[in-house]
Formats: sequence, C-alpha cells, structure tokens
Amino acid sequence: MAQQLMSARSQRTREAILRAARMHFAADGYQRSTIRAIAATASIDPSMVMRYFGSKGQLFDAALDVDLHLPDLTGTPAELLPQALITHFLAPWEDDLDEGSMRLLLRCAATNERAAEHLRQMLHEQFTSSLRGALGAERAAACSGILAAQLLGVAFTRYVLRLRPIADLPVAALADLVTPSLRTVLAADEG
Amino acid sequence: MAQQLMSARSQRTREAILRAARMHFAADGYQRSTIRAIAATASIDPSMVMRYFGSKGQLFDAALDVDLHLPDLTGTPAELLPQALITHFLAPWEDDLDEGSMRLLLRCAATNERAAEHLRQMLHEQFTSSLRGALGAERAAACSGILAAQLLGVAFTRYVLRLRPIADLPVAALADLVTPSLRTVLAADEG
DNA sequence: GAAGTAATTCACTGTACAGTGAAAATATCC
DNA sequence: GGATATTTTCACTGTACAGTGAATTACTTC
Repeated sequence: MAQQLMSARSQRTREAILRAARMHFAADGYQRSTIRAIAATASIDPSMVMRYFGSKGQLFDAALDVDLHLPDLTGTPAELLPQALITHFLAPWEDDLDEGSMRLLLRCAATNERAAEHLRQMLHEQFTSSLRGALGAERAAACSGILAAQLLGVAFTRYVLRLRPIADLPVAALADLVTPSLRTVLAADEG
Repeated sequence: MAQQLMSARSQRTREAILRAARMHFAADGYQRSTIRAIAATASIDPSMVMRYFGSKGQLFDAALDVDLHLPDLTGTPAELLPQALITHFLAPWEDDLDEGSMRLLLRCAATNERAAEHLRQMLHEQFTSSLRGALGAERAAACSGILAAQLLGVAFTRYVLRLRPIADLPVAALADLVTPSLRTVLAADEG
C-alpha cells in the first residue's frame, strides 16, 4: 500500500495522527473531535491531517479500521466455548494497546452510520468465522446474532455506559457472570 | 411548575420544540443536531428555542427526561418474570409514541456524559424498584446489573446498531430468544 | 377598539471550525 | 554543496453555528 512508499518520518507522523485521532474519537465521538485538537495531541500542524488523510471523514474511516482478534475456535470443546468467547471478546477492551479503538467503534456506532456499518460488518465476519469451525456454518449463523447482542450488551454497559456493578467487576468475575447465559444460548440452539 | 402558568399556545410551542428536539437528537445525536434544524422541524424561529429552554444544553436535558415505564413486578411468579421483563422493557422502544426518546437516550449515552448519567440513574431506579417486590431488595440489587446489561445489549443491537438478525425479528421471537438467558441469570442468583 | 401583555420574528454578533494554498524548513540525491 | 523532492508551517477563506436583543405581530382584557 501507499504506506510502504512513505519515508520513515512520514510513517511516524501518520501513526501519531492516527493514535491521537483514536484517542479523541473514542473520548468525544466524531463530531466533538476537532482536527485541531487531534493535531495538538499529536504535536503537529492541523494541515498535516489533511495532507495525510484528506479529510476528517477519511481520518475517521482510517481510525475505525480495527479488529476484534477473535481466534478460530475450531476444536474448542462445547463446554469451554462460552468461557473462551467472553474472554477473547473482552480482551481488546481491557488492555487497549490501540488507544481504545474498540471503545471508539462502539461509541461512534451509536450515532454515526459509517461506524455502525463498520461494526456490523466486523461483528458478522468475526463471529461467524470464529464459530464456524466449532458449531458448523448453520449453527454459527443462528447463534451469532444473539451472542453478539449479549456480548455487546456487556461491552456497552461496562466500557461505554460504565454502569455499576458491571463496570467495576474484575474480568474474571464478569466472565463468570455472563458464561451461563452464553451457555444457554448455545444450548438452546443445539436441539 | 412553570408549565402550569403558560398559555395554551406557548404550551403547544414548547411541546412542538421538545418533539422536534427528540427526533433530531435521536437521529443525529447531540452535537450534530442544530437548534436551527430543530426549529425548522417545529416550524418556529430558532430563537424560540432559546426563549423556552435557555440553551441547547438545557433543551437536551429536557429531551432526556424520559421513562422506561417498567411496572412493579411484585407478585409475578418467578416463572413468568423473564417474559414480563423483556416485554415491558421493549415496549417503549417498539411503539415510540414519544418520538424515540428511549433510542435518543441510548444513543446519546454513548458519547455524552450527561445522557449517560441520566441513563444510569434511570436504569438503576427503575430496575430495582420494578424487581424489589418480586425478588427482595438484595436479589434485585444483585441481578439488576447483569439483567440491565443483557437487555441493553438487545436494545442496542436492535434499535441503535440495527444488527441482523436481531433487528429484523418480531418482538415475540426476540422475547423468546432472550428469555432463557434472563431465566438463567435469575436462577443463578437463587442459590 | 384601545391599552397592555405575551408570543414570535428578524437582523445581527462573535466564534469555532474544516479545508486551502503558498511559503519555509528539512531531508535526499547527484 | 547545489538541485530536487518531501515534509512541515503559516496565514488565510468561507461557512455554520449558538446565542442576543430589538422590533413586530398576535392575543387578552377592559
């Protein structure tokens, strides 16, 4: 891609902008984040943002390009599936190495159709491909909707709304709390 | 309140503004909604908004003042509790007589701390008071967090993110899909 | 139907912002 | 070390907006 053709310097600048943009978009949403503020955080001139990303909208698109990193769960015994799902699902939210890109996506999806489409696409792809091996294509498709709803509910409640007690629980306790429900969903579809 | 002192005409204007505001806030979020656009929808002059609500922020606060209308579930047999919960919870979203005020609250809570606080408060009060009679204060407090998370997940997925298939299901089918999980949550806490 | 009050409109201010383009600084190559 | 290309800064434009206050219109009451 174009990135490969860039000098190390512009590469660094580009990444600094992206990092700053993710922070701002995650904290304030799309509208309230200004190019100027993002540029200030990245310690560069606002017009650099235009140079590297063309417009605020394109910068946003670039910032949205994140990943759940759900592993392929093929071979995971049914018994352990709920635990594995919740653990892997929560991981990118908990240790946000990428400046909260998951939070950014969830928050912005609430008010921005572009982000919503991105999130829908991402959830669909990653859930079905992660579960296909373990459940078969048919059951994966049938379950993924309600599984996504439950996990999104937890993520929204914990990371965006910060509703107690869900927001305060250690991850392990949270996983224990949710696991039975996931198990129920997977079991209900078994028959 | 001040409303009682107003003429019928100003009462009507006030309500027209509020209705228009809820529509816009629900559709576009706080930032992207402009006083001008709200005024246009309500077919009045932008400065009327200022007259009646003081500022965009105060108008927003007024628009957020909504209710889940969860009934007191005292006396509902445990067996029927999940069904009753999901049905009553979904109702205000489904038939949005109030111009989508629930959607407005959920959407805006994602990026607006004022709305988030409002939603947290509302969920806490309404869930605990609705369940206290049926479960006792202790169990109500213990369950309400995870119940809220699950129901918020469904609402977010269906009404805000519009992720399929959850977004397309008839309410009854959706209720059937979620009921087992709610039952699991309530059962898990029983011991 | 005139006097007074409440509701509404209008013209305006200041500000914050996205985006532009030319100039300056910095690196790269011969 | 001068020429060329790339990165960065700077000064600017136009626009959209929240909010203000005076002028105007519509109601009410006597």
